[in-house]
Formats: sequence, C-alpha cells, structure tokens
Amino acid sequence: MVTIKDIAQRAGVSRGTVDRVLHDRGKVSPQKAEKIRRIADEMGYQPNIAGRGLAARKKHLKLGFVYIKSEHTPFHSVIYESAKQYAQELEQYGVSVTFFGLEPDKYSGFFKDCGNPMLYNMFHSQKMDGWAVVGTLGNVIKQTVEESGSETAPIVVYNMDEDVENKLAFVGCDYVQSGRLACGIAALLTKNRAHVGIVSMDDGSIQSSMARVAGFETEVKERYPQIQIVAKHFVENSKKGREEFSMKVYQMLEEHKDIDVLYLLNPGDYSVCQMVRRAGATRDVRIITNDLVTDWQREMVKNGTIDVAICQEPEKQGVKPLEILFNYLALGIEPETLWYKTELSVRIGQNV
Amino acid sequence: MVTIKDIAQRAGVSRGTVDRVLHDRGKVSPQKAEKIRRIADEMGYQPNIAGRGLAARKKHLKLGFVYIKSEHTPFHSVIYESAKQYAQELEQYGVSVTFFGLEPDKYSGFFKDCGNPMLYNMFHSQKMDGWAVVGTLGNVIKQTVEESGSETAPIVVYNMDEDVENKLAFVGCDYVQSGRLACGIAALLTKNRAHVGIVSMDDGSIQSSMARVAGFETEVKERYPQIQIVAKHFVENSKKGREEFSMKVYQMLEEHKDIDVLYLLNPGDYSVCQMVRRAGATRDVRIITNDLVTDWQREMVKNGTIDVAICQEPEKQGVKPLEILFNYLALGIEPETLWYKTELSVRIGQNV
DNA sequence: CTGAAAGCGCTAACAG
DNA sequence: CTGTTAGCGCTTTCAG
Repeated sequence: MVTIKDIAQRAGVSRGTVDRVLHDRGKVSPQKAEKIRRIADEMGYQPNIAGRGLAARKKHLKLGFVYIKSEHTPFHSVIYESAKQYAQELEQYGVSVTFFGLEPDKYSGFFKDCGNPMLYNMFHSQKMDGWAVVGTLGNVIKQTVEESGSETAPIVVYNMDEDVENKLAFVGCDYVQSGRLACGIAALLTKNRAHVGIVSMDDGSIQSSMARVAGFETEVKERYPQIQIVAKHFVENSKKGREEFSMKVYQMLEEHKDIDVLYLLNPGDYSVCQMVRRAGATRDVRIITNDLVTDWQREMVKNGTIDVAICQEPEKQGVKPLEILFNYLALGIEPETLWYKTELSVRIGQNV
Repeated sequence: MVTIKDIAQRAGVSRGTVDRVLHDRGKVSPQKAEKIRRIADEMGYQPNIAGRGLAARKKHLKLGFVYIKSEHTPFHSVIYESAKQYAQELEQYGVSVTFFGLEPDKYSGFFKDCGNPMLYNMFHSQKMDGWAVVGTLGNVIKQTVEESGSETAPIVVYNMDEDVENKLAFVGCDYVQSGRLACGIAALLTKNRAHVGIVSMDDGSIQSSMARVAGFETEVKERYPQIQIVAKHFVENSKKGREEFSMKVYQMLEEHKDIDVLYLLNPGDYSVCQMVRRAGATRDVRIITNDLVTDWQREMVKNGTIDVAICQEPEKQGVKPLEILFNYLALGIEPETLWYKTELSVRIGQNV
C-alpha cells in the first residue's frame, strides 16, 4: 500500500507538502504540485481511513442535528434515536453532535411559518461545522444560521427533500416510487382489479402524500387500467382531525361498498385499522399502510390487521446524514451521490 | 474520551501493562491487574477503533475465503464479487484475503463426498489467521487444514449453516422463515386459498429446500388451513435434470389444473417461468421465486413474468464473514451473535 | 513481570 | 512557499 510518505520520498519533498497538494490547502509551487499529483496518481495512492480517522480528533468537529420532536410522529423518534446512537460512536473521533428538537405540537401552523423567533433563538448563536436537517426546514435553518453571521457550513437534508442551495446531500426514500409500490401490491392482492380508497391524516398538501398519490395514479395509468381509485380522504392532523379520523374512514367505506383496498398514507392513529376490521367484518378489505415503527404497529401486521406495510428505513435516515457529514469533514470523502435513497421494503406478517 | 494512557497514569503503571491486562496477554501481577481492570471500568474505557485499525497493520493478517465457483449458481458469484470488493477495502488494514473457488461442475457428487484429494491439495499448506467458508464445506475444510498441522484458526460459515465445532459465527438467512414468508405471500395473492405447486431443481435432500418446504407447511398448518400444497416436484441439478425441468413443470401444471401458485425454490434455469406464462396463457398462475441476482431475473420481475421474489442479501453473505473475522482478529471485537441473519425481502415489479 | 520506545498513516502547528 | 515536528490511540518489540 502506498502512503503519503512514499510519495514525498519519490517527489523529493516533505510529507507536509504532499498533504497540502492533495488537499488544495496552502500554496505550493505549481511545478511541484503538478509533479506530486502525477506521482500520487501513478503510484495509485489511496488515503488510509484509519490514519485519517485518528488524526481527525484534532479537528474537534461539531455537528448539529435538527429533528422533529412530537409524540404524534413516532417515525421521527426512531430517526432521532438512531442518530443519537450513531453520535455516540462518533465521539471517539472527537466529533460532538448537538441535537435540536423542534416541537410542532407547541405551535399551530408550525410547518407553514417556521421563520419565527423560536428558531432564531435556537440557532442564531450556533457555530457548527455541519448540519443534518429534516426536510422542509433546511432553508429556514440555513438562513437563520447565516443571518447570525456564521459562514456556510455544509447541510445534509433528510426524510423529505428540499431545494436547499448547495446542500451536500439528501437522504430519504423515493415517495413517488413508494406510491407505485403500493399500487403494485394492490394489484397483487386483487388480480389487478383493486377498488382503492386512499386515506391520510394530513391536509393533502404535504409533499410526501402528494408524491405517493401521484405515484399510485401513474402506476394505475401505465400498468393497471382496471384498478380504480374510488375515493380519497384527507383529514388534517389537528386535535379535531384526530378525533374525527376513524369516523370519516368508516363513512367512506359505507359510502363505497366496492372498496376492497384501503391505502393509508399517514394514519396518524393506527387504531383506525382495528376499526376497519370490526366494521368491515362481513367485507374483505385489504389494508396497506406505510412505515412500521412501534411494537403495536408491528403486532398489527403480524396478526393480519394490517395486510402489508411499506417501510423506508428510518434508522438510516437518522444515521446516514451524520455519516455523510463525518466522511466529508473528517475523512475528506465526498458523498457518492446527491440523493441517498433509502430502500422501500414490503413487510407482511412473516417478515416484520 | 478515556484512553489507555489515562488509565496507565491513574494506575501508576505503563501503557504496555494496561494493554497486557486488557487483552489477557503476558503475565501481570494479580494486584496490579485487578487495580487496572477496576480503574478501566470506573473510567468507562472504550477502545478507540481508529487507533486499533491503524495498529492492526503490523499484524499482516491473512484470511481465506472459500466459495462456490460455477456458472450455474450466479447467487454465489454475487457473494464472491462482494467479498472481493470488501477484501480490497481491507487491504489498507494490512489484511490480505486469499480466495479459494471450488468448482462443483467438475466433480459429480461434489457436495456428497468432498473429502477428496483436490481439497487436500488446495488447503493442506495454507496458513491462515481466519477462514470464511461456505456452509456444508466448513467441517471438511477445518479437518483438512488441521490435518496438515496448522493450529485452529477461527471459522465463519456462510449461506448455509453447519455444525462446525467452535465456529465463530454463521451468516445467512433463516430458510424456514423464508418458506413461511412464501406461504404468507401465497395467502395474500389468493385470499388465503392458494393451491400451490412446489418445484425445485435439486434432489429434495438439500437443507435449504427442506427447510423452506417445512416452513411453508408449518405456516399452512398454523395459519392458513385453506391453503393446499397439491404437488411437489424435485428434479436433480444435472445435465439431464436441467433438460427435463421445464417439461416436468409443464406436466405438473397439466395434471393439476387447480394450481394457482407456483413456488420455485431453486429454479436453476429461470426460463421455466417464461414457459409457464406461455403454457398457462389461459390460466392465472402466480409465480413466487427465491433470490434475484441476474439482470434477466430482475427483468422478469419487472415485467410480471415472476410475481414475487424473496431475497436474502447475497452481498452481505460475502462481506459480513470477512467483516466478522476482521473485527475479531484485528480490532478485538467479539461477534455480537452466533447467527447473523440476513434479511428476507419481498420484491415485486416496483421495488426490484 | 514491567517500562520505554517506536511506529502504524495522516494532519496541524510551527518555524523558517 | 516549504520542511520539521509532534501527536492522534493502540500494539508490539526490545530491554531490563
């Protein structure tokens, strides 16, 4: 294996100079730089990760992790817990991670106007070397941090993509594909003839739901002309909405006796599944949901209350953003891609 | 973060002594040892991986990877390629991996009597620090290596479990669960009423097939009393068998007009799927297969020739055994479990 | 039985 | 602009 020392020797310079050239830091005479680059190339130099990892401690990197903290979104709790655990592993590289929990429950209309003083208070004085931010908040945080005079630190967005300027990467699933996958499952369950009711606990304007519905509809058009979406219901995720949700779904099933597949985008409260089973005892409705994060949800898949769940690796959504930042800042490894897709998996009773 | 140096300082000894105590190597006076252990514990010492990784280079570890080399088993090619790639990453830790390809095509009855001279020639003079061995060959290799006078090196078995004495770990899927999963899918596809034909290109005596069939049958018994297994056919994987296979399956479908789910354990030649589609044009047969490793197979899932494929992470089966050995030998990390289960995933046209 | 020292590959800080 | 030095945490080797 060829080391930086070998290159230095061969080029007749010091290791420091080689390091400077390979990292474009400091000034080196053009001829020397060129020579060093050529030699490194010829010898097939590959930096040693262990060496870098060890030396990285001197950088005392600080990362910020911004997440959603709410008892109504257990999915984000899983992300948070995974990130927390990975942060501990990063400690040995001298990296410290600060967690910023945003609590939507405390502010009505949270996602719509989050350029509020709370955010300013939270972020204006934070100097971080890198940020991992849950989508839809990327730009807000970027602006808040920059306004407070700090230079631009790299940002990785997760869960929901957002058009943040110069973001380092995005980690999350392909929601359109998720919708397509749901359609493929509906087709399998009904020999390509599903009558589908789509339901979600959100006002229908959030990106993920729109993308999933669009994916589902595209797949119907392209591949399963006999599948029909007979009803769509969106109930907003508020106290009132949560109370009404089950009833709305019940009414939908009553109104459309031909529904044989229920596609739950964001059930919010999963007890709606149990309701469907009781109410539809004489009917055969298949339930497809998204995500599986609590024991209770898993249990429902195991016992058949939910037929199929489509999952998107929440753990990875917590870990990967930090990993990308660490690789970039500590080890000098650029992200391989701008979009790290988390896998869409199909879970049924036998593989939850 | 607490280092070995901190402990040494606090205990009033040298770093070398601390190292000896923490690794039970060399002799240290009992009182000192006890004291050091206590202090390490109190201070919550966690070894630094980067440091160990760097120091590991001096060990010049040698690992052996034994795999199956045959154009009839693309699954094992994927394992091999993944292992090969990971081996390259290990180079920077001073680890060299030697690959031993066993070619069953060259020997009839290969798996039954592989205590032959070929193996002896291949392994008798190999001194390795650790072995990763495909299941069903673990013991043979262990014996061959030991007979040739080499002391016992740790062995990790992969793909198929085997009762190797003192093996360090096994990496592979739960084949019984794989069979259960297939049954769960058959149930979904047919509203719990499947009439199933089970087919495989092996003589029915190999472990994985037996386990899958057993899992399927158990699930039928426990959960889906209305599912029936109406036929089972095993055709041995020989030249003759491969030629006959498609026809045998065709005959089975003709004989049992009620079959609506075909469960292909090891199709060998996937063209059988296309045959079923042509032959059964007027009939609605759903095909469930295992594993998805070639582009051709993926294409069949995409275009609906295969309805569902159950996969078992072949890449991981190549990488993980080497990773376990590396962690154990180079970093001193014991395997967390004796059985590293690879995940069983459900693939359909929308998530291949 | 134990301490001291060297070195794994890389980076940062300092001195010219 | 460039070379030297020190050190990240751990292991191994060499003396004693």
